[in-house]
Amino acid sequence: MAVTIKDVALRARVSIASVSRALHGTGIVTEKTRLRVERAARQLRYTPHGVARSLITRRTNTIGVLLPDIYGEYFSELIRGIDRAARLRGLHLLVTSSHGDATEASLALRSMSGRVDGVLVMSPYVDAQLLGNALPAALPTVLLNTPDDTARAPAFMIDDYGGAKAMVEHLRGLGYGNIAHITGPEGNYESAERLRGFRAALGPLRAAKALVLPGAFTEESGYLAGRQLALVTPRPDAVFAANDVMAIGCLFALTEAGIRVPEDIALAGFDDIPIARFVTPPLTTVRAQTTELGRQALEELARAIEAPDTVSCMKRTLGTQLVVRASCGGAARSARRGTD
Amino acid sequence: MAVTIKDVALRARVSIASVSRALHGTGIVTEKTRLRVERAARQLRYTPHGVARSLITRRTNTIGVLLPDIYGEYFSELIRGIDRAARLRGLHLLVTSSHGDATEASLALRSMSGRVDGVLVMSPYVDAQLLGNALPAALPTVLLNTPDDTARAPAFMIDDYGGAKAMVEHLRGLGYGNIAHITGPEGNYESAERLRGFRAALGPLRAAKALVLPGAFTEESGYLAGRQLALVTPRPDAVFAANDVMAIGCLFALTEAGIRVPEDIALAGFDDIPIARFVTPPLTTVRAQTTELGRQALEELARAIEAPDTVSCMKRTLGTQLVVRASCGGAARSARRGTD
DNA sequence: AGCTGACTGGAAAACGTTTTCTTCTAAGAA
DNA sequence: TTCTTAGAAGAAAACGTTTTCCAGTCAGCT
Repeated sequence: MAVTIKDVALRARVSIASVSRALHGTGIVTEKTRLRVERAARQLRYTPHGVARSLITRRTNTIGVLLPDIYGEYFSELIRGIDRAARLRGLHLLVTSSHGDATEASLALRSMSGRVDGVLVMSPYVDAQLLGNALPAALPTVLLNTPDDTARAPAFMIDDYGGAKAMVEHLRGLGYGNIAHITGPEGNYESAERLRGFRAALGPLRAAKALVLPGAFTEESGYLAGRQLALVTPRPDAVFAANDVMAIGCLFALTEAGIRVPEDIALAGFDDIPIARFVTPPLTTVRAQTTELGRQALEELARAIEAPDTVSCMKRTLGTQLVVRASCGGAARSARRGTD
Repeated sequence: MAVTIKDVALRARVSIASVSRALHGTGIVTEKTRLRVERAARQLRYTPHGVARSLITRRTNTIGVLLPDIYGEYFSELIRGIDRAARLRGLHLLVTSSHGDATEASLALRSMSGRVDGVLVMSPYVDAQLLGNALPAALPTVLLNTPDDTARAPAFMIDDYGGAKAMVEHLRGLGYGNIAHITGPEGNYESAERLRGFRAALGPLRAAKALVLPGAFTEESGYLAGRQLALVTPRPDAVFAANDVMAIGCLFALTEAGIRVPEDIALAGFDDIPIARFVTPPLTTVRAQTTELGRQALEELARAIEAPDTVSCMKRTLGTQLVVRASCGGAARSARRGTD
C-alpha cells in the first residue's frame, strides 16, 4: 500500500491539512512544523498521489496528443518540439498514435477525456466535425495540419501548398520542363495540399499532362515510384516527392537503375528531415518547421488552458523555406554541404 | 462546467449508483433503466471523469515512459512498438523524454508518481540505484537497456555487445584488417557495450591500435568523424559506426572526400533503421529489434501490473541479426536491395 | 492583568467516481 | 390476503488530496 498524506500527518503528529500546507509551500506554517513534516515525508518516501490531487484541483497538468502515426523522423521532430515546450511548462504528455480511421481517433479522444487539460490533435484524415462530438465541449483543443479550417479551435499548419508551389517554381526556374510528382497517401490532407501546390506552379495545362505517382510517405513507396519512373519514356527531367523519405527511396531506385541525380534527373523533397543533407547528392527540399510547429501549438494550447473563457479560433500557417542543395543541379550543382 | 454522473442521474431520474451500473455494464439493472440512463448520457454527451474513476479504482490505465531523448528513427521505432502494444491492452502512454541527467530523470519519475500504474524506463545514463529512491517502492517497473543488470526489476536489452562483435567478426571475415569505430555519446550504456563488442572481436592487440572516433549518435557527428577519417593515414579499410545515422553521416563525408564505399573503405552501422537499405550503397548493419523491444517490455510491464505480488527480476536480451548489404563489399558487393 | 488581534493548525467539505450495504418493491406461494 | 424472498435501486462510504472556515494560542498593547 502506498504511503499517503495521512501517514505523514500521523508520523509528524500534525493534521493532514498542515502536511499539505507545509509540503506545497502554500499557506502559513511554522518553521518547526514545516521541518517536522518534511522530515516525516522524507522518511516515509511520500510522493503525493497525482490523481487525487488532480481531482480536487481540477488540473491534471497533462495534455493529450493525438497523432496519426509515429513514423520516421518527421514525427520525432514534431514530438520533440511538443515535448520540450511541455517540459518547460511542467506539463505531461499523454501520447496516442496510429489511429487509422475516424472511429479510432474518436475513441482515443474519448478515453482521454477527464485525464487531460487539453488536447493537441494532428489528424490529417479527421475533420473538426468529428472532433466536436468526440470531445467534451469545453476541452481546450489545438489542431495541427487539419483539413478543416472552419474548426472552432486554434489551428497550426505547415504551408504545404505554398512550399510545394515554391519548390516547383524553383525547378521550373532552373529550366526543368517535365516535372513528375510522388504524392503522399490518399486522403491525407498534407499530401493533397502539396499536390495542389505542385499543380498550381505548373499551371493547368502542364498539370494535366504531368506524371503523378502515388506514394505513402514511406521510403518503400518512394522506392517503388522511383522504379516506375526509371521505366517511363520520355523520362521526366525532374521529380518532386511529397516528402523527404520518399525522395530518398526514389533516389535509391534511380541510382540503382543507373540514372544520375541531378545530371539525368533532378530530385526534390519536402520536410528537410535531418538526414536530407547527408545523402548523396544532398537533397534539395522544403524546410518545414516541424519542431517549431509542435512548440507553437503547445504554447497556444497552454494559453488556452490558462484562460478558458477566451475562445480563440486563430489559424496560423507556418511558412516554409526553400533549401537548395545539390540534388536539383542548377545553382547548387557542386556537392556542397547545405548548412544554409 | 463538465457534465458529471450526477447530471445524468438527475436527467434519467435514477441514482448515480444506477447510472454507474448501467453504463459500466456491471451490476444488475433493468433493461428499462439501462435504456433511460443511456439515452440521458447520450443527450448530455457524458464522458466519465477519468481522474475520479482512477482514484476509486486505483487504476489509471496509464503507463509512464521515460526516454532519454526522442531523436531520429530509432526512437520512432521504439515508441511504435510500445504504443501498439499499449493500445492493444487499452493502456495510455505518459511519455517524457529528453532528460539530460540523473536529476532530471528522477524529477520526471517523481512527477509521474500517482498518475501511472507502472513505468517503462529507458535510461542509458541512470542506474537502478537512482531509480530505487525516485520511485515509490511498489510501482511496477521495467527497464530498457539499462546499465545496471543487478536491478530488482525486469529488464529488456538489445544485445549491443553481441551484435557489435558479430559485425566486426564479419568484417574481419571479409578480410578487413584495419577497422575503425565511431562511438556513441560518452557515458551511454549502449554506446559502451557496442565499443566493448568491437574491441572483443578485434582482440586486445588490435583493439589497442584501432582508431576509435568519438560520436554522438547523430548524423552530424558521423559526418565529422567521416571527415577525420578521410584525412587519416594509413586509412582504415573499414569503419564500424555505433549506429546507422552516424554511418550515413560518415558515408556522406567519405563520398564528399572522393573515397568510395565499399571499394576504398567498408562501412557498417547498427540498428537497421528503415532508411538504411535505401542509401547508396545500402548499409550493412546489425538489426536491432527495436519495435519488438518496446512491445515485449510493455507486455512484461502489463503482466507485472496485473500480478503485483509476483516480483520478477527477469533479464531478457534480444538477439540481433547481421544484415549484409553492399556497403561492406564482400559477398554482397553488387548493389542489390536488401530485402532480407 | 486583561483584552485584542494576528497567526497557526485542525476539522470538514469538496472533487466525481465505484461499490458495498441497505431498503424497497413486487411477485409468487401458502 | 398475507408472508417470504429475490431482484432492483438508492444511500452512503471510500479513494487522497486541497482548501475553506473556524477555533485556539500567544504576544503585545493598554
